[in-house]
Amino acid sequence: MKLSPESLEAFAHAASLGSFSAAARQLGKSQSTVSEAISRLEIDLGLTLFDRSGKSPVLSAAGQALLGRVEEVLSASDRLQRTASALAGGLESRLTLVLSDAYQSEHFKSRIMQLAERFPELEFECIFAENADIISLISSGRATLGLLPVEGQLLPEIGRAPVAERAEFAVYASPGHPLVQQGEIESSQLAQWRHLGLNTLSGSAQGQEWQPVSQIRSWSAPNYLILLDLAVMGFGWAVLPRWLVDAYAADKLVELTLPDWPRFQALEVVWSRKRPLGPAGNWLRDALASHP
Amino acid sequence: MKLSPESLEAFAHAASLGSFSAAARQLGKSQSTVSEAISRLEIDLGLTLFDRSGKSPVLSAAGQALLGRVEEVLSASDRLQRTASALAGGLESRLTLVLSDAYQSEHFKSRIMQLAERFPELEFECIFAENADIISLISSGRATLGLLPVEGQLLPEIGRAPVAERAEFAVYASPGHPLVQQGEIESSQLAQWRHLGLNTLSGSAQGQEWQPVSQIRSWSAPNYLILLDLAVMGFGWAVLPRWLVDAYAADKLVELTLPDWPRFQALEVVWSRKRPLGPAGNWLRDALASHP
DNA sequence: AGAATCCATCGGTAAATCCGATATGAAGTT
DNA sequence: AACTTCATATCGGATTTACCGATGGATTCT
Repeated sequence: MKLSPESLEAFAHAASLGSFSAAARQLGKSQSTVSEAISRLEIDLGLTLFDRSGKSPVLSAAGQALLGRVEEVLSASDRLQRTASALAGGLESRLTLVLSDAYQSEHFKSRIMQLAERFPELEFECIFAENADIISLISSGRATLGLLPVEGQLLPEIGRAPVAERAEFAVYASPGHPLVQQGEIESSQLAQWRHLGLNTLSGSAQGQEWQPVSQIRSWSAPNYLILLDLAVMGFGWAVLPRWLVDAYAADKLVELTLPDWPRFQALEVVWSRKRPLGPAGNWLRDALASHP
Repeated sequence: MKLSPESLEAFAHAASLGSFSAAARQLGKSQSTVSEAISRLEIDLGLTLFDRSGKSPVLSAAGQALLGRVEEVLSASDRLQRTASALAGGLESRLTLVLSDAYQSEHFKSRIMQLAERFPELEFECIFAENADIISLISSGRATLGLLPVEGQLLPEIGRAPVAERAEFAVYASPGHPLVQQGEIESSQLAQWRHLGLNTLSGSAQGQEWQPVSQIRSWSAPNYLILLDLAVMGFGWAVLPRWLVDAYAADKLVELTLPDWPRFQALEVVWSRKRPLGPAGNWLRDALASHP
């Protein structure tokens, strides 16, 4: 059995206005149409929705109980239509942002909140990866937009735009690590201890070249959070984003004081030129690139 | 613009089956009907839902994004129809249970869970009151079913049935209270200290007559939880349900050792004979009265 | 009692829904 | 290449639904 949307709408309006004819006026239909729609609904549901003994109809107990359900149907149908017209207006059906853990800021968070406000019908997905993995997700089409530390050479199909903010990196080790005992350290001394660095699934990548290199066989992990855990466990030293250490290991890692550290790494937004950005992607790219 | 339920259903089935004709078979309609319904929906939404270049149609990006919304509409409409047929089948549209804090048990909780399972379409409301207030909520129709310690005389319109379990009450005071310092106490000694007792909005009530009486002007509150707070704050002694003290003030109140205490109070379910119980109310009444 | 509303019902019209038949197109087979 | 198979699109026509305007009965207010 099908419940016609006309009946549901007539019922909802009549219930909230307490009058069939008022509902008819509000809906721009004739009174008889509303009356018939409601009585058809009553027949379909097998229930009396209104007590019509008085001058104006009053919701019955069943009507009260069902009104909420009817409104759920109508609002779901409304959402469907809003989403459809957003899509028909050119909005992309989904925006996938791939992020590096290198960076996080209030500016970034507020941009995402603005995105949610501006494009309420957008399906938004956020995934995490580092370095070359970000690029490969973008060029494969799995992700629409990426945010990562600037890399040297990229494929020409990858569009890129600089981001105003920078990510701060420092060298950290656990409090128990031998490097922490010494006061001032030379960069060369790092080479004597195990380095904890990023790896990537995409073979080509060798991470950022500006990281200090260790002579000892280094350990690697696919993201900064695991790297941070390894450092906390004392397995070696690592170059980590400051915000991440402050947020998750403020008291469990010590920053090493080295010449030229901490460093500030420029960031950029990337996308694929093969798949043109939709309005939300365009907006987010520009918003991330703009000054705070 | 209205989206016909036929179109939505055709779209949902076609999307999940990957075929218009399979959807038509499943819906018991002709293939042309499904094809037309979907193309009408596409026109209404202003979008192409399927890529029809291959032999069998494939959801477009917009189609994927909208499928979820469409299913929300259909499932809301389904819920509406299920609720309607439950109501048409005689189920009351709402069941309001008024409870005394005197009692709580696993048996009771499991009954409520069974109620939720058996009557998934029932709107259930639980409110709290004590003694005479419970009776007045029942007889006014605000509540359907009440659960309270047995009272002596009740109006004849109130139906009542005994509950197998009993509620345990004991006399408590805060650790700093003078009564606690003494070891064994006579019931008569209580009279020298302030009593914390229940009051009710309904004038007629005088609470349970079996409570010890104080000669000092007693303080009162409308429910056991506030009474417990007053006792914790050291304002006097109170007769409280044991489960409540165990749950909320295990280490902040001391049980007084008195002759004839603790006591076990019989409970009963009450309802109004003027408003016959629906199937859920009947079931719950019998379930509460039955042995665990 | 009379005026003003309100709802139910009826006849008629336009539109939507549905079917069966037919045309057309894609994929796989011979 | 021709053929079979299994899709979808489209057309004409029957049925049902949505809608309107007119009418009549009931309730409330004056």
